[in-house]
Amino acid sequence: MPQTAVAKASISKQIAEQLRSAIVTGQFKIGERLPTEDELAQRYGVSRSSVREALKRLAAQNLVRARRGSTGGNFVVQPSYEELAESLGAAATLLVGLGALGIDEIIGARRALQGGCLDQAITHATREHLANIEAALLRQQDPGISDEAFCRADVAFHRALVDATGNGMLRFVMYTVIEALIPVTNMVVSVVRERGDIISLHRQMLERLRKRDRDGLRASMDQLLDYLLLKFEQASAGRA
Amino acid sequence: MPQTAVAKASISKQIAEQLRSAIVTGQFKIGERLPTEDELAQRYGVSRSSVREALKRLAAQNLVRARRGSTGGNFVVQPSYEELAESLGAAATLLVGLGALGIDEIIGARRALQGGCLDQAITHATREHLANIEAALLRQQDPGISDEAFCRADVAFHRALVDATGNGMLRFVMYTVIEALIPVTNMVVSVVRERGDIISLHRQMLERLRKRDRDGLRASMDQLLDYLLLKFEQASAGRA
DNA sequence: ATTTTCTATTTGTAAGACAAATCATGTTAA
DNA sequence: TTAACATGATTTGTCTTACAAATAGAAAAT
Repeated sequence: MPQTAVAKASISKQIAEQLRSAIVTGQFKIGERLPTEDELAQRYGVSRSSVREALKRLAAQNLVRARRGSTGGNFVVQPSYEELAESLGAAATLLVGLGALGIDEIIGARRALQGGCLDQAITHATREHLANIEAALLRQQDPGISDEAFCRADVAFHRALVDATGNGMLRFVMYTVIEALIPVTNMVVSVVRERGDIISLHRQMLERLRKRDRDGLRASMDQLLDYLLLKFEQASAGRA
Repeated sequence: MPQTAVAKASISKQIAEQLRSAIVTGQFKIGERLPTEDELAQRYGVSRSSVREALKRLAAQNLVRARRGSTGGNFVVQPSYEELAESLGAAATLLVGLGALGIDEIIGARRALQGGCLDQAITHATREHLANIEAALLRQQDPGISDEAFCRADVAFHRALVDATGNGMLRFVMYTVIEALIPVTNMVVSVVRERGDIISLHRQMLERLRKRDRDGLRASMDQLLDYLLLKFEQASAGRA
């Protein structure tokens, strides 16, 4: 019983894997154009359709982007933290939607992870980092902005806070958690019509970060999370 | 100048987006079969090729999986932490390969995040969790296994440790960091021929987790990370 | 010199055909 | 009766060909 080669991945998957590894190993550099689809098809000895399906797989992972026209083609793109975190956050949101992940778990994760993160921020925050955080805070303080804009500024604030750690991996990971928390913030902001609590806590956090007040900063963040969880539960209860 | 609808996303992207939202909103439940490709093509008024490219996008995100045959089709799959973390870890590895992320940043992130994580584990670890951790440790202790198997067991150990927090989001996030650390462990294990250090630290961690020794557990993990970073730098230096 | 037009190139979309896998069903043989 | 086998229907996988749409650069016209 020859067991006929168990795993038979589809061609498009194989091609995608080969291209991916070619990109990762630097055979194709960032911004560079891949060979045309016809050429790839010829080179791998498959049809253009298969190459295209492979490229779509890579495009879905933000690894390549296509442009039409005579100077067009499929280009290797620099994956950004934002985009990556966005797709991760989408995945987390999906898990929530499917009931595989609870809001309390997301907040719990944020709570568990923030401590070390804030410590790093206190150690590494530069003047520029602080300015970015303040900018987000100022945008948030504008009473004229919409709920959506307020939430966007909220995300920007927390991202800037993580940026202050100066650690790319930390940014990558925490952006995901922040992204996953967006629905919570959205709900709280739209139901509780009081923005002042959030703003004042944010201001407090910025001040304490400036003063390098480690324990104070942690306490403020904890307070913020308590507030969010409480209001969210109230909102959920009120809806049911 | 009517500005003709700025953003013209490709059809396959639009279809992918529509299907995605249909899945997220629960129109298609998990495990369910989507309409056949022909039917989707007809329903959206596009060609089957376009539908297929859209499905490949979703497949790349582990949202659907295709099976051939008369009972086959494209099925909505339950995204697992493992798969998600794997693709995230791949993204992180990519960032490392492109020089956008340093090994020290990954280890730094691990160091910053583990504290709160271990606290959670100490609070929530059940007997079953501890058994899983021990199982991974036992596999790792077997002197007969290959380097690859050793590293797999290492990953299993750290995953089990995070599982003990009982928090899905934490698992999701930390799996990513663990995944991103695999290349480091690989290199250290293959260059430093001594597995005993890692094993004894792991054993120590399990013991301290059992004793609910918070500070001790943190210290062990810090020690392990110090060890990894040191050996990794030695190995890198030796290679250069 | 500037604007317009043309042209070549490349991805995007469509349509049709066949291969390969897979299951349900019926048929035959023991 | 039961088990093995053959057949057909269904669905995804792949290939082929053709044309549409976008785009940049060259050529032509003003």
